[in-house]
Amino acid sequence: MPNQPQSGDEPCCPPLSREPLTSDWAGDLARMFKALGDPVRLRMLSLIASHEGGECCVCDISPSFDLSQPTISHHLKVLREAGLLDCERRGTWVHYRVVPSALAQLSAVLSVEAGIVANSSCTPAVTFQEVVS
Amino acid sequence: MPNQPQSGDEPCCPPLSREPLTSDWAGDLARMFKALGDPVRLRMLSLIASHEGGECCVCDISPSFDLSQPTISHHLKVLREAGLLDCERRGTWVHYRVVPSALAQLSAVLSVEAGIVANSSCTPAVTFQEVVS
DNA sequence: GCAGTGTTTCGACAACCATCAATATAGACA
DNA sequence: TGTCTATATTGATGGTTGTCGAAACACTGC
Repeated sequence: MPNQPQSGDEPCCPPLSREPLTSDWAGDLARMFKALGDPVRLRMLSLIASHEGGECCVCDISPSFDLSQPTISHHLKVLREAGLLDCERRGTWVHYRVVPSALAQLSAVLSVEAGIVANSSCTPAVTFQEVVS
Repeated sequence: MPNQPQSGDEPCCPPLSREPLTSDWAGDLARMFKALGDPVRLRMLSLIASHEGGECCVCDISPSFDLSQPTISHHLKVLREAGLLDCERRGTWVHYRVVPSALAQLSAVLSVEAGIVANSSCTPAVTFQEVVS
C-alpha cells in the first residue's frame, strides 16, 4: 500500500487509475464527492472560490440562491464537514473560504495519468491504476 | 459567459474558482460528482481504471464487492449514466471502461488555479473564479 | 429450439437527504 | 440588560437512493 491517504491533506494523491482504492480511502473520498454532488453546493463552492479574496460571508452567498436561510446554512455545513470549506466568524458575519488542498486532492485523484489531464508535473506519484498491483 | 460546457466533453473546463458556475453546468457536474459520492462506485471506477487495458468485465468486478449482482449492476449503471463509464458487450460478457475525458473534465474543474494543483500547462483556460467576473 | 451462464431490469423497503418553518445562538449597539 | 441582525440548529416531511430477491434478457453451445 504505497501512499494512499498520505498525510491526510496532501494535494497529490494516487489517481483512481493507478490502483484500486482501498475501502477506507474510498470512504473518505466519497464523502467529499458526495458533498459536491448537489448543484446548489457546487455553485456555492464556486461562488466562494471565485469571490475576491477567495472568501465571502454568508450574506454574500444567500442572495444568489432561491432557498431559505436554514437550507443555505445546511449546505455550507455539509461542505464544511466534508473538509471542502473553512469558516471563521468575524463579528456578526461568518466568512467561508475553500480549502484549496482538499480540492487539489480530489483533482489529483481524478487525473487520468499521462497525457489527459495530468500531462505535466502535477501528476502525483501514484494513480488510480497503481494501488492494486 | 466565456467557455463553460465547451464542446460537451472537452477535458479542460473552467475551474470552480474562476467564476461562479451557471445553474445548468452545476447540474451537469453535480450529476457526475454524485455518481462518485459512493464508496462502492469509487472503488468500481478505480478498479476498472486500474485494470490492465483500462477495462474489465462485470465478472472481474463482482468478486471484489460483498454485494448482490443486481446491486453491482445498478452502480455500474449509475456511473454509466453519469458519463463516467462506457460499456460494450462482447459475447456473454459486458466490458466496462472509464471515459477519460469525463474524469479529466472533473479534475480540471476542481483544479485550484495557479500553484496548487494546476501549476502547469494542464491548467485550463478558465477556472472557478473566472466565470462570474 | 433448449438448457446454462452472465448481466440487466423490476418491485419493494429501509435509510438517507433537501427543504422548510420555528427556534436558538452569537455578536453589535443602545 | 435588552433589542436588532446574522447565522446555526431542530424537527418534520416528501423525495431520493442503496440494497435485495425475483424475474427478464442476451448469448453460447448443444
